[in-house]
Amino acid sequence: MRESNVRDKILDVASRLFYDQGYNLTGINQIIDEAEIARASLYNHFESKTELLLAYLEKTHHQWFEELDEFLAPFTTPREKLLAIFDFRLLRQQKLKYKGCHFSKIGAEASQHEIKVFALVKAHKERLRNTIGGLVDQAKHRQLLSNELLTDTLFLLLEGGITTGSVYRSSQALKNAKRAAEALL
Amino acid sequence: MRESNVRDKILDVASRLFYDQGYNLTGINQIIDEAEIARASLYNHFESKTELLLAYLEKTHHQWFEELDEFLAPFTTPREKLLAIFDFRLLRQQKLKYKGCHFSKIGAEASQHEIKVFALVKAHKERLRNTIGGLVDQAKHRQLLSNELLTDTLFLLLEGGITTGSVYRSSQALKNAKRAAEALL
DNA sequence: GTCTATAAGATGATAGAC
DNA sequence: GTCTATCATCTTATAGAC
Repeated sequence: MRESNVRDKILDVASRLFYDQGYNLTGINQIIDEAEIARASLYNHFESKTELLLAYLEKTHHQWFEELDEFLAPFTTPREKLLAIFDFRLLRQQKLKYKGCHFSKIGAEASQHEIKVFALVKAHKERLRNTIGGLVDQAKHRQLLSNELLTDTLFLLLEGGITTGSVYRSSQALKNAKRAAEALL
Repeated sequence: MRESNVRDKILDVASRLFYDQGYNLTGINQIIDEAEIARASLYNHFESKTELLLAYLEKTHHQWFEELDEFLAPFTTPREKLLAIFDFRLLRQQKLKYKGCHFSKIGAEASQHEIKVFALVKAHKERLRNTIGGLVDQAKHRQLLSNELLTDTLFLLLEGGITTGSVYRSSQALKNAKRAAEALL
């Protein structure tokens, strides 16, 4: 097995387990078992479990916006793109079996002392908010709300829709969030 | 120490630690240390750590709506009451130092196999949603959205505002959520 | 009902051989 | 770089004395 493949394998298995079971409920033992690698190999590629968590967040963040950009590309107007963000998350929500946002989950269970972890969570949310804000500024919307307020409203509808979806194991909330967005835009 | 006081002491300490540090990061050892009781005393009052978690959720759920009812009592119209829910959560958010919703946090870190835990989280959210729905039905709002859609929108604005507040350690999102609610009502 | 002592296993991480 | 063996510590939970 090539050197880099071991690292990838570890990160893949850890990513799946961190998301499915939660970070704190996933032990090093389970990761090395399912990745079929030796205990010390993990520590050869990652200094600690926390470093593995940071690598997971960075990789997921990168992929997340790559997929979003691809998904939004076919849409032309800012309004269409904004509504497509809801569709993007609806699709992901279903694909991920309503287990919620990778970053919010970690934010809810990580120790408050893990400053770097919270910085990555914040950066992820900030970037989505900025993406929405840029599109709102370009969009010719109904002016029911100011640009700043509309940006926050759309962002909060998405965030609320995802967390509520993970509680109800349903996409109903996020679908209604999109309908509300349509009424506001 | 009276028998019931021991139980209360355990539950008080556990509640604080579960919320501040997270459930999975709080060990039985820390609970018995800080409650200054014996190891076996805890298991005399609670069958397991999971039972202690369930007691924490039930107690918090009860207190939550008791405090909400008290807070809403002085307000007369449904519209005022709906907006007061935002103020209620803004006040709590500040008081709790932006650590987020007790129930969403547990929902994010609990094992998926803990069916009873998720049922309580869901019941808590469901009751808030119903409370909002009842007030929306009574309110004479602007009819920008249907009653059902307005109910969900207000609920999602609250949920999004709390989780976003815990990421940014700020009440700005929830304040904007309230302003959006005012525009929609 | 409360206590101390202890069980049996899991935790994250490291040492040293190959 | 990968391996096995092992470390010290922490985990939830129980047994048995008072």
